[in-house]
Amino acid sequence: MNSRTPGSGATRQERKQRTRQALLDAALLLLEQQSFSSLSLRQVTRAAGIVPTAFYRHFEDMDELGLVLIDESFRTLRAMIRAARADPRTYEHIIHNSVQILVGYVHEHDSHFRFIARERFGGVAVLRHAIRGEIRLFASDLATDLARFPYLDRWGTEDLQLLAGLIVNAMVSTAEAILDAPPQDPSAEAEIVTTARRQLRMITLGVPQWHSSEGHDSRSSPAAPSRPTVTASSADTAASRLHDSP
Amino acid sequence: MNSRTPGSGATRQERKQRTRQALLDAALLLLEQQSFSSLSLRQVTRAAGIVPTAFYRHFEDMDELGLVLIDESFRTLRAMIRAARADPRTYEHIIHNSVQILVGYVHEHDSHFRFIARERFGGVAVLRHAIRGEIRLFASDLATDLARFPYLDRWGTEDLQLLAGLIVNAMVSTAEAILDAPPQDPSAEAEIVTTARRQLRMITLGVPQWHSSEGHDSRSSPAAPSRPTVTASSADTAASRLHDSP
DNA sequence: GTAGTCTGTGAACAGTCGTACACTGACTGA
DNA sequence: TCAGTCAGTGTACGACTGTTCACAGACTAC
Repeated sequence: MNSRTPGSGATRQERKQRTRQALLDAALLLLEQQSFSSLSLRQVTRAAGIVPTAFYRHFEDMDELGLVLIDESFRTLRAMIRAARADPRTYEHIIHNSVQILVGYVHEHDSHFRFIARERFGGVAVLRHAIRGEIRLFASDLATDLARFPYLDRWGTEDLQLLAGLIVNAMVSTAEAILDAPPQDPSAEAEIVTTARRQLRMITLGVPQWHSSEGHDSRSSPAAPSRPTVTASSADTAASRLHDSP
Repeated sequence: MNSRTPGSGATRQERKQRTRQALLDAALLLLEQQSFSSLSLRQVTRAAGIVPTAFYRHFEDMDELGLVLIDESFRTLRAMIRAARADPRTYEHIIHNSVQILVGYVHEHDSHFRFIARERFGGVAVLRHAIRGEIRLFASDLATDLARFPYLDRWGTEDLQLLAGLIVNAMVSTAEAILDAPPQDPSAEAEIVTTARRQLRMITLGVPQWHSSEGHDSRSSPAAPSRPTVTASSADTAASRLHDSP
């Protein structure tokens, strides 16, 4: 059937796939310097080394290319999460390691992160919604992960989502800060990293204090203090579990 | 000297100022649907009802107009902060009220917030940097505000900046979430607001546990647990001060 | 009153844009 | 081998872009 010619140029499908990837790569490269809405079809094809009209052999729209880029970028993010999850030193140094992994990925896949950060609230609605959906999915995954922690395993789904959202927020802000830091200034980045770790620590410090039942209506109970009923020792222990100190 | 004609068309300066503002308003309106980098000078002048070339009578660049828009937008934000600060019910219901004020301002000055959110990581570098600077200034202001709280008044500047950064992050995320929520779905927004309040509560719950000295190098002390030395009761009291329960 | 200032006009320019269309020529499958 | 597929080419089109220049005409200052 397919007389796959292993010679010079490879099969037709492979070559098509190669130019398609060239278009994606060229777009991603250009998007480091500008936003998607100002990126023209002609710019992309020019950078990819093909004629403008050939673009339509691969994508119907620039929008379609954008969606593929989002998918590609989030595949990177998912790989990052998998790496963090696979870390054998979970529970210990978890904050330190997570931030470490984040920073590594942001550097390695700079353009993917930059693209997502830029288009998260960019002008193109379809990209915005796609990204929003992915991040939501992301927080959900983290929430299920969090459920495996002692102490947290007794939390409700809603509260775990809450905490996950908080953590994802901090992580996203950190990634964005790193992307915007002066490129060759290690001290600036170090400060961002330190801040991120401390902020995450600060968040986790609140965890043992949190009780789902009292948080559901924050403006109610004008008389009842409804303080956490957790004891000091248990709170302390639970807090230290999420901390860096082994 | 100036024979200010109070009649029909007002003075020349006033009329110039009026078309200038028309340009700004037109741009802001257009920016609800697209990003700044894709906004053309001709679009703005068309919407403002003047000829393209007249644009240069008011701004040298589109970039200059963008910077003015940022200034205008942050003036709104500063007014919001002043409103929150002026609230006599500080300390009590502070989280609830702050979120309330935020939501009100986001709705009232929708386009300002939308513009800033969109351009915070947009394609135009000069706008990005301007916004980043303003937000930093913002967190600093909040940090000084926080210093007036009991318990927090003994914190160092650095730690206050840290906490302020967390809060600003949460607020920014909340504003962005509101902007992206389905316009006429009150339940979606209510959920965002509730989430924001809970997240802020979660953050403040960590506050009493925080000790500056132990947080400065999160990967150190591999042996010493270095737990918070604060007693359970004091932590509890300090936490409740920042909470909604009066 | 008059000369001068200055906001807004209108035509024109060189570019860039997305896309339609007819085409080439190498690879494909029988 | 040979007809067919199809990635990539080249030309052409109307629309839109930022910016120039000379000009009009209402307001200003003396």
